[in-house]
Amino acid sequence: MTVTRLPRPSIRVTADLVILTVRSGELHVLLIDRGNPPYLGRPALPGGFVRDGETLEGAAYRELAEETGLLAGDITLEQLRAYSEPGRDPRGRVITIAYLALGPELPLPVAGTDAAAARWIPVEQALATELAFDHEEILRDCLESARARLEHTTAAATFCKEPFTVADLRHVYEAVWGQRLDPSNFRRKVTNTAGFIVPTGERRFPDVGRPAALYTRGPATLLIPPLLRTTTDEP
Amino acid sequence: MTVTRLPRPSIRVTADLVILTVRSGELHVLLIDRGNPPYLGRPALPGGFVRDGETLEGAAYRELAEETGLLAGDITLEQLRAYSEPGRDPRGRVITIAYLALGPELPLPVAGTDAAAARWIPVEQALATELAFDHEEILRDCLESARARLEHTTAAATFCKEPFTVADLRHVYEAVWGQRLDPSNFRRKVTNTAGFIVPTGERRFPDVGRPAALYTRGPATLLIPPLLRTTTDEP
DNA sequence: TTCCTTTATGGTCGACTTGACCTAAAGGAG
DNA sequence: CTCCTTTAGGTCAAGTCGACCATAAAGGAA
Repeated sequence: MTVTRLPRPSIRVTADLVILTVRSGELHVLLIDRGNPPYLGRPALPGGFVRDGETLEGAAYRELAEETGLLAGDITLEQLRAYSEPGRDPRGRVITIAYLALGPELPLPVAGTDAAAARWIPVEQALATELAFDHEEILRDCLESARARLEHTTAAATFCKEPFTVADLRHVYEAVWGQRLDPSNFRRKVTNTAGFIVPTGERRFPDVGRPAALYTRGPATLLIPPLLRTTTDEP
Repeated sequence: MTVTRLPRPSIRVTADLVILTVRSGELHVLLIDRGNPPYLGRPALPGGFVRDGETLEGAAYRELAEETGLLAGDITLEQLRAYSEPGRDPRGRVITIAYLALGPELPLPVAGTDAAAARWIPVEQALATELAFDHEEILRDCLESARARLEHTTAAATFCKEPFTVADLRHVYEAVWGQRLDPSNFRRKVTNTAGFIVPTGERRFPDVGRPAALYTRGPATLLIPPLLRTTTDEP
């Protein structure tokens, strides 16, 4: 029988991470300053090469732990898509698979081994910066994916540290979508969606204003019906 | 200055295609019979290795042309996700990026160079078959993605050969979702969505029944508001 | 204490959408 | 002409959504 010969491997594979969080009402992304050429010193998304015997998810979680100290249980990653333009990495043929992570206010990251510095940057500011590689395109795609995800899934609750109030959840939507939402209508929608949030019975007493009921994440993952943005931007 | 050394490439990359079409009211997928080990003779999704200097999209379109003779202008591919389980290919470390294509009734494919046979299989039958590699998982994921895509985009129209009737379009939804839709309500929804379909002014005279107005695809790509399935399946 | 400010919670109302169902129109077959 | 089939379009009640108003519950100021 003819033995099929595989082509020799010529493509290197990386996993890059877009880690988003809401800090003081504004959406932030985790960026590092590159500690090696190319793009030395330029801000970039965290990420790294996939090792032998490791899944893409495994590599993404490993990078996440190296950069932020977060473990798989603390946060969930979701694959976005692959980027494969032949010229995207000046060192040679490298394709990358981008992962999206949404998390509550995370600890200030410490600089890792191959990152000169890691810090939270408001996404607007990050998009105005010259990022390494094609990371600006990846970030834009991830942002649009995150915005769409809030419409159809309960992912917004993963931005909130438990327990949280309805207003906390609303602030997430407002930060990610960049638009104000009516508190009353938002509450009606969220509380009428079975399994989105479950009340704890406790209340939180803020410095000012009426105390708010506290909730935890419910079992639902899909929003049926969806919570739609009212933007009518047609590309 | 320290020169960063890249790791030696160890991972091979393929692009696999899930090409869906509607034939006589039923959703079909294009499968080949493998002409080489492993899984010799087993049905599989078309696909192949990504070449140097080629994007993933380029490889996917090249495979599409080899298997079906379709060119980039005839049909659009969309990236689904990457599959990277280390044991998914017995020949070694191979990750694949799956692409989804939706097309109108396509010509019967001819067997290509490395495919013993290529043919359209009803998806239900394909899922009941033992497919090569992890192609059953890929097919299931693509099906769910296609179903969701019909809700939020105008992709269903790409299943229809132009010009088409509203009933043609409805049959696509019924085949992909596997459920009957009310013709009257479907028409109201579709014609009220600006840019989904545009009338040609012509009519089609079937063997039986009232003639139907003919349409072509409109400029819209997103369905706002979406055309939702009424299934309430909670995972 | 009595306001006043602030935020949470809840209700109302009209516009719109949706699903179920009905009626008419337009062809061909007998 | 009368059936039969399919398209085209209308009706109606139930539900949803956005805009807006009203009240509740806290702390602080007068």
